[in-house]
Amino acid sequence: MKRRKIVFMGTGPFALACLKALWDGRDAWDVAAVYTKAPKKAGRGMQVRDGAVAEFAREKGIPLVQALTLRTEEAQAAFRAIGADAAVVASYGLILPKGILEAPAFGCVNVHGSLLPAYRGAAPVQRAVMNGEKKTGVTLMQMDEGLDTGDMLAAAETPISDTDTAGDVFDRLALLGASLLTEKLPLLFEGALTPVPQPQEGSSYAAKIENAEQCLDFSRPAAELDRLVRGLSPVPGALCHFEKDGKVLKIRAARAVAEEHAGQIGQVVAVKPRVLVKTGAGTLELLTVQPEGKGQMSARDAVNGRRIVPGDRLCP
RNA sequence: CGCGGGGUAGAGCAGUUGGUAGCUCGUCGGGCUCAUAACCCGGAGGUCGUGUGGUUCAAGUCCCACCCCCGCAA
Repeated sequence: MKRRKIVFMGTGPFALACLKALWDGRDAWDVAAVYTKAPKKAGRGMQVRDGAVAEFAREKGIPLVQALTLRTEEAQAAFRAIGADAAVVASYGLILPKGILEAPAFGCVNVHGSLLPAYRGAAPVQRAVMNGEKKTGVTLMQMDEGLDTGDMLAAAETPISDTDTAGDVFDRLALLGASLLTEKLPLLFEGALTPVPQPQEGSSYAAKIENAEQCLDFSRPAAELDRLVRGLSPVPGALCHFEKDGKVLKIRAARAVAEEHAGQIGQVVAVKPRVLVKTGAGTLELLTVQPEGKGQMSARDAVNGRRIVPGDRLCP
């Protein structure tokens, strides 16, 4: 059988796992090029910094394309010139226009971090954890012009435990997605995969995380806040503010405890032996926090340094 | 040259107008207790980021240079 040419398109850490898997399986196919989103000036000091995918491609000597958009005719011509048999797309961050989608004989295959048709969109893993889903997974999908609406080629599941963070689930999905990809790709090339249209029923949309969603509203039940903290971990992280000085306190890890304490909502009702905050229903135990301008520390350390004092009120 | 916070004991912090380096926790030893993550007593542990830098009788503290960490914004 002819050796197939694959173009990989991806940007985030989820993408890196897939790219690595493709690279490790390069005996079976040719990784002809890597597309990743062009880096912008960002971060402290506004430096231009390459992403992990770009770094990997450079290290392995794979031709690298860092485009800002694929809408232009030149970009699409350049893509066609590679003569790829298929494109593999994972958290790329750019919209693929029709001219790209239709260029490869086997189309563009997306690795998506949810069990479609649920959680289409930008933040499927975080949303699943925030909503308290018991399981999620990855879906291999034949891309079309819609937002994660293409026909499904394969899927794999993983359970979500009630202590999993989005990061934990993410790591698992990356591995799952990578192995699903390398397992099913040969079948795709043989024409042995049957595309299944996504059912209408059960579809949902996982919008990207808005800034305001990072704020913990302590009038909500502790269990919900627990899920929010886990869903936002490790990035961007949940946060609240000290009422006394307005300083930010990031809550990196916390858990709901089924106790009720006297006090006001959002108030630190105890710091010893555990750091407890009263919520609308139940109590939230702070485990790991990060005061403004400081690194992560245990809630215990924050108390020792008097960064958290009993009676402090926390607000969104 | 985007804005800002910070590097002091194993950890988290304080250190006022320069004058013998402190607090909470941990740790080690002892005590109290049926018991304890509780309480009491005692001990160990610090070249105060780097510069055989500058000012000074005297620098953690003031000045200069450099290194590193972090928050925001993107």
